[in-house]
Amino acid sequence: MTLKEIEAADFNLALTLDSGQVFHWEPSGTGYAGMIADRAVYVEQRSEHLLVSGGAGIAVRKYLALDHPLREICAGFPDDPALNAARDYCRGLRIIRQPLWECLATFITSSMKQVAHIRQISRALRERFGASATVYGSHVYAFPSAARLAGANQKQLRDCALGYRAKNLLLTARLVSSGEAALEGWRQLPDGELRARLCELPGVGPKVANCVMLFAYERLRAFPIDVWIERVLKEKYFGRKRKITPQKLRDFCDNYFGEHGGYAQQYLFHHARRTMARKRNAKPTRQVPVSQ
DNA sequence: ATACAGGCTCGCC
DNA sequence: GGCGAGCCTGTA
Repeated sequence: MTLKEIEAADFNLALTLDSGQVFHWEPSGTGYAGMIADRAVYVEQRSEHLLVSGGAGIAVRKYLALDHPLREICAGFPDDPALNAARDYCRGLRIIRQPLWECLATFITSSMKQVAHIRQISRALRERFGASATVYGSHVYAFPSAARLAGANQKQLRDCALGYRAKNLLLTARLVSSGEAALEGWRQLPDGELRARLCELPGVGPKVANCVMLFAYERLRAFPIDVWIERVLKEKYFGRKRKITPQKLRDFCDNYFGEHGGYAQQYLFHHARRTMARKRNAKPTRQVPVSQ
């Protein structure tokens, strides 16, 4: 398998693939192996370039949103201490373009779950229902189609550790595979209508809808509010003590962060997750024993 | 061990 | 039409 070089300025692959927007890329050698839709891909970073497995260059460039004018997007953020710190910390992080169904299904399974577990669920669904392929020495699996999951039963999904989410995923898979929920057709809807349609799907509320809008529909204004970002916003923009209603918070996010609010959200989110998580692990439990 | 996670839904008021 | 409890399961 030959690797081909493509240009990737203002980009950080590791940061992008491990910032909580996508959950299936596995470390492989000095890079990552995974799937872009039905194509098995290996990709690794060499400073301002990416090395990509045969023929996948164009697909990778689109998937990783290397065409986003990242410098301008970041320069357009509001000028405040929280965002300035996050922008500095997350240099090169891009909001990627995921396949619609895969992204929707994954975020339906994400509710009340930590990243590690979302990854496990994604892998279980892929291994059990997805087509497999080999790339650059790694075995990878495609995310199963809506039709494939619609044909499964609830127990099979529960066996993938979905719990109560199994029912929602199954119902939504049926709506999508029957065409009643025309995910591709919804691309042309304005933000508000798209969000309303998504929220009609079982297991999809405002948070999941905004994630799908941001990570799959390229709505860079969409601003998902989860417990992490809520913590950050209250602390950095409202002061811990002050009480604020969810609606006020929502209005603030939609107005303050502007047309690339989703990018701002992702930067604030990832910065907070990394720095707060580190505090929690300040006393490492897995010390490497010193051999005599 | 036992809270508690990157929410949604339904039932209750 | 707002509020709170319940839902499954792995991780910390």
